Amino acid sequence: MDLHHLRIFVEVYRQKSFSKASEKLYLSQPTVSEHIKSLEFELGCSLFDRLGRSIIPTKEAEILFPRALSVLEQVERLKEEITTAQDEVKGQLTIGASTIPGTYILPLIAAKFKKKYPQVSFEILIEDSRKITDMVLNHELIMGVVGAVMEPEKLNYVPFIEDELILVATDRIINKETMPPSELRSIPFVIREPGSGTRNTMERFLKTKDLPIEDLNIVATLGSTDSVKQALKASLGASILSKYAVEDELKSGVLKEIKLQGFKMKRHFSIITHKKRTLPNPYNTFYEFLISYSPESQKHPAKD
Amino acid sequence: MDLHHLRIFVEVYRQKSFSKASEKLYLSQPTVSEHIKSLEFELGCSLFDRLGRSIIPTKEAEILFPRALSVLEQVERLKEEITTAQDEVKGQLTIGASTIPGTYILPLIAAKFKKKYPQVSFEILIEDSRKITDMVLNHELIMGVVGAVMEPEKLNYVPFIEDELILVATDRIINKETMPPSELRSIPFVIREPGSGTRNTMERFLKTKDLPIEDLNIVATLGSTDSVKQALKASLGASILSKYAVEDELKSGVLKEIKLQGFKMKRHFSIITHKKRTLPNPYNTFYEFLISYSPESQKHPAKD
DNA sequence: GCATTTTATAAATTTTTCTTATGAGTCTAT
DNA sequence: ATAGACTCATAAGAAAAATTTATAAAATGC
Repeated sequence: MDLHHLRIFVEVYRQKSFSKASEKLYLSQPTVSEHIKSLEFELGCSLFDRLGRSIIPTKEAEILFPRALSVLEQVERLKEEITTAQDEVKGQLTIGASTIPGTYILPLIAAKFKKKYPQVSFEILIEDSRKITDMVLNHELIMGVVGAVMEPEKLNYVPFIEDELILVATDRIINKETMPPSELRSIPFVIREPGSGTRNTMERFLKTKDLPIEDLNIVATLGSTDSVKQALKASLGASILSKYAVEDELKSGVLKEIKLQGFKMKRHFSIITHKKRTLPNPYNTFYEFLISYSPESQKHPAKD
Repeated sequence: MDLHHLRIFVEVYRQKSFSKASEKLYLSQPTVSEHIKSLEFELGCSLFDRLGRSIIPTKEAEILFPRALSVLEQVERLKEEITTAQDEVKGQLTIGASTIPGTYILPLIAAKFKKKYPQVSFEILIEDSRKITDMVLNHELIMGVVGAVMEPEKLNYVPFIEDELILVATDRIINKETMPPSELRSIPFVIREPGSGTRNTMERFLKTKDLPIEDLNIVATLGSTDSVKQALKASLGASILSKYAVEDELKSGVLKEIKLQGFKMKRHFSIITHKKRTLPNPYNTFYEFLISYSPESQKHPAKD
């Protein structure tokens, strides 16, 4: 039994005529006869008594009619629901992010997005870049924001906003406005654990200035940006951190930025998605929203 | 979109694999691919992300799955319901009957039938044979019991129980146990209206004895068996009536049967149905039940 | 009875479905 | 890294079905 059979049956029942039904359905009359016949065969009963010039539905047809209608309606509704679901922006969005974007950047953007689409709710999962990348690879996450490109073959990387790593410390550790990169060797350092995007980026940049991490005077390796900041405030040492992470501390003067002469450590965060996955519409919409914060559009930010 | 598509979709969703689904469905894998593709085209979205070795259902597939299941279940239920409806004996049975069977015979049989199938309810419509026959012809009635064969081309006639028309009167009208048919001319008669089965049958029988109705001494023509009986009891005249109609009066002695020498007016009632109509199951069951009261089975009546 | 209407049947055609064969991409294990 | 196994996609041919045209059969209405 197919929906086609039911559609034809319903029309014949309504018209009380094979030939009139065939016109309505833009089919020939024998086609209608044939389909009713096969329905009757499948159900093991006749559906219409052929009186010659007219037909009368049997008891079974009376039972079938409302049910057939209901099935057909349900299928129509189903199609509609899937179509509209494709345009809706609602439901839970789980975004994975490494520390800096997850702590200092995404919450603000998510709040703006939610103002525009109140039916969404956010979960921002903060893990280091490696973990977030793996989760997107394993489909445990649909979207992530990370600071390092790790799987360009399997994941889409779209540049997100730009970040800059800066040298910060209290006056007690470094009492200068500016210094040459080579002097970094003599300064006590508090740094993040390996695997952290900040640590990776920092290492990469320092290597370009011939400053392998082993040459530094590491006084502590800590597991979070916040703990590093606490250590800095306690004048345990200096560190190289995202400007976003120390925005408040620089404003209040607790920490100071020491400019490194001729040395900018800029990076950008990337939005990552699996190349093979289709984004559910809410994610897709949020994706577009995020891209409007990407480097190019920084100069002409989207108005909302 | 067809049920077939949904069936295939459901299996792919369950197996999370095109090839496993194809095995389950006894189809080749390309067929499954093709059907999913056409579903995706029709819905305007992809349903599975092909990762290479595995697939992941998209958001739309998550929405579609429970709905598709529900549609398929509904169709299965529908088939079952129609199948079981074909075996059920319940609902209202409307039987048309002429006066004698409708008044004196069917109520008893209907009561027995209802004892066996408590879910049925009866409506016995009493009209004269002509009217009942017409109603079956026009499909206003599905089944009738009448005393005259009027449309053997279009209706099925199945012999029902046998009746005998007998001459009855009070002692004051005829004070004999028996008489020759020829003496009927001298007796005052109360008779039924034309169109009545009793009247038709009576006329037909009398004609065989060369006694046209015009030769009788008609003192009254009445519209119902009961009114004729009342007239007889008031000794207005004699009448020829069904033995079933005067059963009680003969027993109590209010009326007496006068045997007509060498003259039996036997007839049988017939169950009529339209040749082109399929009987709904309750009618069909009742039909069989009635036939067990037909002349042949009279000697070996069904036990119940 | 004859013209008209309606469904059934038959044969041919078109469309759809399905299969086999093959290719391309992915994962696993060596 | 690469071979082998696995999975889905594509293409072409075969099979099945749906559909049409033409025609027959049955019934109604005049």
